[in-house]
Amino acid sequence: MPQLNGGGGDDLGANDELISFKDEGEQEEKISENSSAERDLADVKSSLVNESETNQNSSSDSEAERRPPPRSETFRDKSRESLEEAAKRQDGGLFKGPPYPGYPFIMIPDLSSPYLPNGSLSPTARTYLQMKWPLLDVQAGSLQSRQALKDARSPSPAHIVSNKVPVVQHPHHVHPLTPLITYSNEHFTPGNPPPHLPADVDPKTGIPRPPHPPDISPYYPLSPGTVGQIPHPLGWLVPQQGQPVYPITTGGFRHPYPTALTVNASMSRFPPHMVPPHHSLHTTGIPHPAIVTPTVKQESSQSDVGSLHSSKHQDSKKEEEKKKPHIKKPLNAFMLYMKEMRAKVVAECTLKESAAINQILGRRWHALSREEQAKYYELARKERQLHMQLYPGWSARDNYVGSYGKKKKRKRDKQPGETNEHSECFLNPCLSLPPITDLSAPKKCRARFGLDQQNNWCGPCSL
DNA sequence: AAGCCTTTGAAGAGG
DNA sequence: CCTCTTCAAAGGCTT
Repeated sequence: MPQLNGGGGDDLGANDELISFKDEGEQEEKISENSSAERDLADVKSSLVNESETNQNSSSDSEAERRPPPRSETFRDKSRESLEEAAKRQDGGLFKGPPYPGYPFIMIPDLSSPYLPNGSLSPTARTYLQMKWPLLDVQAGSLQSRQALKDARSPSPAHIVSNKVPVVQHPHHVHPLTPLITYSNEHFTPGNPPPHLPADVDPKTGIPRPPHPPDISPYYPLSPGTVGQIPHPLGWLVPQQGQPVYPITTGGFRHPYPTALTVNASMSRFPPHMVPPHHSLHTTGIPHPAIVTPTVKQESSQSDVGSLHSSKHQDSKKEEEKKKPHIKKPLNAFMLYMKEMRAKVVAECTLKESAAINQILGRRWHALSREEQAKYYELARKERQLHMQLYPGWSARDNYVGSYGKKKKRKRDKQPGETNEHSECFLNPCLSLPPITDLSAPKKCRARFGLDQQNNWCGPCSL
């Protein structure tokens, strides 16, 4: 079943997703920032109209509320729209191109990043976010001065691309891109940059870049010996100005991929010949981070009911569980995107709750151009391939409830017209309503909307 | 403390 | 084949 060879018929997980973008990709190679911003504005306006209509028509239609913005649907719902229709939309005024169109297909991650090198929003993205999150507005003058600062820091036109320079402080002082590299930089010594870094220079951007990364998972915790030998798929994007491109600890890596387990050859689903290399090491000697030790916590919570059980029995059970590592699913494209962008969103907004952050990320995901999404689909595809190679016998069902001792309550079944708690408020993302200062709204609701700098929260919560 | 929330995508299960 | 469900990450919130 596993197609270890990427070959021609490669399963680019979401080919359909890419196909849906077919007609809008090569439309305009060069579009001025102004026109882009105008388009963003039009996009947001269109979104506003649609949302207001949605609210009017069916505030109880949870499914409708769950739908992405209309433009996103234009991209995604290819089953309902023919390509000709899509083309028609392009010609017509209704079609709204991607917020960040015209990017060459060179898999530049984060090219669409609305963030300037100093962490502020680019004008284009500002237009977008300004509408989505009015409270995030920044004075235009401030913007200009920031822009000037940015230009000053970026003497060459390459600064356009160097938008990727991650200045936004990661909450954990980790490079914003390091979420993709699930390692810790705690003990990393930036004194020895990876030797490959200056090896290749992108003729287009002038940014030094290593060759396209091999099928190495960005989630591999690299041992000291391997640091610098394995380029991160996104590593070449990261500026080399003294910053560690590979903030990798000498030992393990940070959560959520704790130290790899010793794989027991007696694992039921892993015949000896299929058992991953020692200590779950990849052929590169890298333990795969997808392996997670089952927590004793869960174990104890399950067995505490039967206090009559002997501690010996519990211990043996624990041992048994320990021997069976939890191999996590490879991350899909969106998960990879979330990992990369979460820190930026968190830094930009005052939101902290992941549910809200994820909503923003979901919208941004839809706003990505097909090239940008393709980058993540490609990464995800490589992740899956590598995962398959490392764990040939692994199946997603191994992680299903009951297979891992993890007990998850089944999701609440929603009634057809049922909406989530405060979903009306939640899903009306500060688009058309002015910020309000009503602190009487439910705590949960407020939390999800977050507070702006004036401690205002927005959202038409009716409760 | 465990589970929920929220997103998208992949994959399994079942009809 | 289609639909539904679960799980990946994340972290504040709820029970």
